Amino acid sequence: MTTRSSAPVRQSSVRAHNLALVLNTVANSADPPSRAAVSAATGLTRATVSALVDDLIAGGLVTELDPPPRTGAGRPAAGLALTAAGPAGLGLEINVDYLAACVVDLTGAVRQRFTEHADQRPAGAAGALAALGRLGARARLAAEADGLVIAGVALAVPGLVSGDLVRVAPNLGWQNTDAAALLRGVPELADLPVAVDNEANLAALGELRVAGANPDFLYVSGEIGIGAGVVIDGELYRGVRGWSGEIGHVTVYPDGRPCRCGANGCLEQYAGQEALAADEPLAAAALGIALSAVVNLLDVPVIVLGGAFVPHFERLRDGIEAELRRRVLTAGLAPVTLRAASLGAEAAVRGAADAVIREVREDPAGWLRRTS
Amino acid sequence: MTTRSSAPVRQSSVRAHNLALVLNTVANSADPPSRAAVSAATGLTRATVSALVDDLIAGGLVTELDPPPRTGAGRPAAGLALTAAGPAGLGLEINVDYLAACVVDLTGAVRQRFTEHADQRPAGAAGALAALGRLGARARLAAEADGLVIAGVALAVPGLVSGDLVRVAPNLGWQNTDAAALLRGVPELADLPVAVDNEANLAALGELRVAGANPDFLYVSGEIGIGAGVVIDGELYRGVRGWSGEIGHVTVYPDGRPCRCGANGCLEQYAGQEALAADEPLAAAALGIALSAVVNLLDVPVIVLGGAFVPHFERLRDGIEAELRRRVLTAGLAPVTLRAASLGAEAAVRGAADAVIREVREDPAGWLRRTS
DNA sequence: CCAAATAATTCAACCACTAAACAAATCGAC
DNA sequence: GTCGATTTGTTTAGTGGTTGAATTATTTGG
Repeated sequence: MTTRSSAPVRQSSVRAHNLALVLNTVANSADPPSRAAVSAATGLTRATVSALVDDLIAGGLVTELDPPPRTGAGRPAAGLALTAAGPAGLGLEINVDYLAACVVDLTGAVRQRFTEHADQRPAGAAGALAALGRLGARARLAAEADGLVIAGVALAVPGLVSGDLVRVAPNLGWQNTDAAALLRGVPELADLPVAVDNEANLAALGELRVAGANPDFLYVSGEIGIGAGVVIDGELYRGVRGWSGEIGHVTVYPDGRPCRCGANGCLEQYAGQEALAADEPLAAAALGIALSAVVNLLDVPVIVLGGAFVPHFERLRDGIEAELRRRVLTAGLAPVTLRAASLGAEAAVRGAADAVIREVREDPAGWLRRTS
Repeated sequence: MTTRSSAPVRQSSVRAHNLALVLNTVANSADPPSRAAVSAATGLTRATVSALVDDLIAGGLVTELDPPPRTGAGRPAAGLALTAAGPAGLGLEINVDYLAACVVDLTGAVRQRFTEHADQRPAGAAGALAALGRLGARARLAAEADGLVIAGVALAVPGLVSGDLVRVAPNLGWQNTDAAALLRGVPELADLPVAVDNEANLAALGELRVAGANPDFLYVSGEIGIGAGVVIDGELYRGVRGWSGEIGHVTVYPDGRPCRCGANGCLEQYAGQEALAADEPLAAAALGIALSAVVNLLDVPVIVLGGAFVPHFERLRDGIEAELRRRVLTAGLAPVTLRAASLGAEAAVRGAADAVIREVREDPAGWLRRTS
């Protein structure tokens, strides 16, 4: 949790921070930890941890495990774990040829998943989002039957997003669409807070969740277009206006093929879905050149290729790595790791659902206020 | 101030944060504010502000102005301002053909400046840093005669830095040099904490200080090599290992001129100091292509050209802007602002000195602990 | 069955902030 | 000039949250 530097801090902020600290310690422990273990891990006293855990249990975020995990001598510890039947996130995704909905609980487990394959362009923004909202409503109903409480909705869109507004989604043909408002038009979702974000950003979060270990990487999403999400220290870097990661339009060959964006030689023309399908020989080199730029500029140690790149990964790998070795200034000091994503097409929906519960996990105090 | 999410927060952290909040409010006010004004600006009560200000005054960071600023009815307010005779930062810079030292006080004013022009390569790292240390010692002595207390040293180096270690400084011919240790070898500086950072990063901070208003920009430094510093929300983005901003080695023409880094077509070959001096016609286009990549990836709204680019700015401007319009995907939604730096060659030293006092301003509690 | 060990809770003390009352210092009106 | 209005700054009691030490709870092993 980060505290805005321009805001005053009171004791309640201390509690809010420490609640998050305890919750995340419970979440990230390999085995269900005791209060004493949480105390040792966080540096808070056992007294404080007990008080905080009481709040978290009362708020339904943490549960005491029933069969206390076996230990040595002494009073047996009560194992703590995130509640599976607590708040959950509803992730929604719209793309050119499908709709998807997904519910993830506090523990990160996928509890519901729905998909509908169909071309979304004819329906227009209003029609497509209404259909997606209905799909989301089904997912919500099924999740609530399982005892979950949907905390919010996050929507993944293949386009440039400012707040709730989709400024441009070229492949869908959308412009200045208030996606959150259209989604809330579906009565079953009207009561939920809605966040809209770029598909690649959310897919990067999805990958972060499952790949876990490495909190610094660039996720490259190959859909119809190519986008990227930058994850630094476990946080998404969104850019000043939320338009970061447009790697698809990084120039690779200055006088190369014309792109539909109006420029020449964009990466998308050499490594987009069509180029990949056509077994384009330049794809690996083009990716390598663009990715080298990213590493030179951002110093990210790991690159994850996702979406449509996954099935082509082995074919592309050597070519990309050769360019990285040649063009990344620091390649000699520390090699760049390249790997295929663990999640396939479902990365963005999962990441969206995950983004919702991330907020609960980062600010449990806010959730407790909401529910009390 | 940012609170690490993995650390517990206690009441003392609250005080530390609020001390910084008050100090920065005083620093950023146009006119010397009263305690009441600080209270209104921060949201803290007047009682709390009074207590915090007492600490800051006792620690020599803030002073009550003598002639109380005229107001209307009511008890006259005591104006608060940063102490000019308090902690100060010592900035040092080494580059291929000069050494520089600079002292900046809490208010941001330059209090001392020393420069020595000479080729630094023959002396080697130890010799050059000893000379720089002596220059710094002179600056320190002069500053202390003015009543300043040097809080620390920051060293700007044209190369890749990890912690105190200069991994590679190609133009100086350095490799794996413990610059901080060598600098502390000068007895007059041995008691000071030393930070080492990349020259472009620190120059970006220098520019941030003087240009003030815009907290999001990319600073491009044209020295012998080309580097860049990314400032987002007033903070330097250093990358995972501190190697961000190597824009000089972004590929512009994949099969272009060979670069001394081993790759082909690096920006540095088309817009480096020699290319600029030779009135290279490709410089603007090359810069435009590389900068477009930065904006597409990072979504920075402002680009500042510094160092050797400043005298050539008007000649380059149109060419760069044309490429930005063409190649930045979001150029239609929000234009990219391009401007010349306000500081010239002294940006890095000033930024270095500034980086030291930035730390004091961001963590006044730490400074108070040190001095008490 | 008791000692040792470990887990969790209780309670007094402390620290930092808030809110409200109070003291200080000026202006303007009569 | 003196007095009320006004604004600044301080004082004081109260509250929320953490600490540390003492206490209670529950097990294992001799």
